[in-house]
Amino acid sequence: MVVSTEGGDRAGLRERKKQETRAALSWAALRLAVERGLDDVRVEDIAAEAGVSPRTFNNYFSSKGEAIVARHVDRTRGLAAELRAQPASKPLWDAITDATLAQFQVQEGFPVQDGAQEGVPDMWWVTGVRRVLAEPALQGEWFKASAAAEAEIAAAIADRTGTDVTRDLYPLLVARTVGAAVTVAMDHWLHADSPVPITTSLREALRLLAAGLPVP
Amino acid sequence: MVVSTEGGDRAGLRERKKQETRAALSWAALRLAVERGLDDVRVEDIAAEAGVSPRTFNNYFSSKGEAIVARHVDRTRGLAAELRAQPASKPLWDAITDATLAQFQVQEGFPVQDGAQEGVPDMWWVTGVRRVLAEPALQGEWFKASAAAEAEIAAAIADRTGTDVTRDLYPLLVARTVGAAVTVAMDHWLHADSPVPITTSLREALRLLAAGLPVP
DNA sequence: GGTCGAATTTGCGTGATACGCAAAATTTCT
DNA sequence: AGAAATTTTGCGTATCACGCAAATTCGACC
Repeated sequence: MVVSTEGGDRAGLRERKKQETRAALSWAALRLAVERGLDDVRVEDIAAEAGVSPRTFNNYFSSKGEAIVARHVDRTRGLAAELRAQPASKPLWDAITDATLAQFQVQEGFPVQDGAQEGVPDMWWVTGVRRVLAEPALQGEWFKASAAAEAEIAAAIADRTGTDVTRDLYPLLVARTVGAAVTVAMDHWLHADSPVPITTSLREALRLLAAGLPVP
Repeated sequence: MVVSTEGGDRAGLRERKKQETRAALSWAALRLAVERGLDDVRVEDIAAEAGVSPRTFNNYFSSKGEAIVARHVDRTRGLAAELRAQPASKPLWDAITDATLAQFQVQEGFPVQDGAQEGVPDMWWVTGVRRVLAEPALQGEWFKASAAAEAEIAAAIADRTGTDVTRDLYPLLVARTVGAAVTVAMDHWLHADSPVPITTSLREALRLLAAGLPVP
């Protein structure tokens, strides 16, 4: 048995397996929903795809929607971590912008059609995700997940600015606002006719925020 | 029993009855949830309370949560209307602030304990609503409802600023941002120990937004 | 005032889901 | 290896959302 070689998996095999199962379930949920449409996917199918029992699915997620947006949650959690990793000397809004953009540099796991460029999601996938996320049933899950992640971002902002999450409006307001920028940019990206890189919209949105949203 | 909320019912009795039923269901859902806790309320109970069949409930709302937050949706819809009613000469952020605050002046229908002052919701009610809204199952509905209403606000902003909802980031970004301010202010109001009026937090949040969220 | 057409309510049936509970299986600790 | 802790699993149950078609209610027009 090999002792931890690299990044310390402090908790060992058990925790790792749990994360793997979680990821497998979330990924399977999204993939199946893109393929068949959300309500032609049964929890049973997702569980089978991930190699666990249907009952186990509900040990991880309490609904299909929750499973699908779980990946988004993790990414946004990453934003909080990235923000904390930014040098303290960098101005807040620069740090926020850089941390946010960093999250969208790596598109881990996107299926790529044979021969397509790595890192450039193909049309089939983008269209499918678009359709799935447009589902009203998922909107709630999406925003709920965002809100949860934004709480972590708020904590990071509070630390960085010396404010208090429970006493001051500032940190949560900034976090929610940044979340809004991400969602709006993603909205535009999903609905745009032309394939504008999402980072462009994102930069623009954050710039507008930091400028006080002046009337154009 | 239930007093109609609007004046000009162009379409006559039919439409009026529909609105009354909708309001009665939404109100019953909230009241029962505050009394017993969300998951000790059955759709059947809500329907009975409103005097319709259980099946009819689902003709209006597709879940308990949707019914409960419906009142919030209506109020936020009112914000869009209020914004359109603001004089065109008023600067955008002043108009937004005034329209938003106007929504919170009228606390229609809050139950008041015998002998309590009109317009001042009693502790029992506030605490109950707090508990209900804290329910994770409602968070999603809340944000989903907010997002829907914010789409209308975005349209109003687009009209006022001569921008295009589908082409420009601006209107939706502002709308979502205002929505964030409302939610954050309400968060503080719900969780605050001392009964600070919500309008204070609201003003503060909107002021911060228009100022570009400078680090305090 | 009476009658027809449209919208709404209602009852019923179906497919699906979330979750409590306790037994079985798997991992960790000593 | 053996015990303890954690996770998976199967099963049963209470809900729930929604399609469908019949019954009821409403509005308009003669």
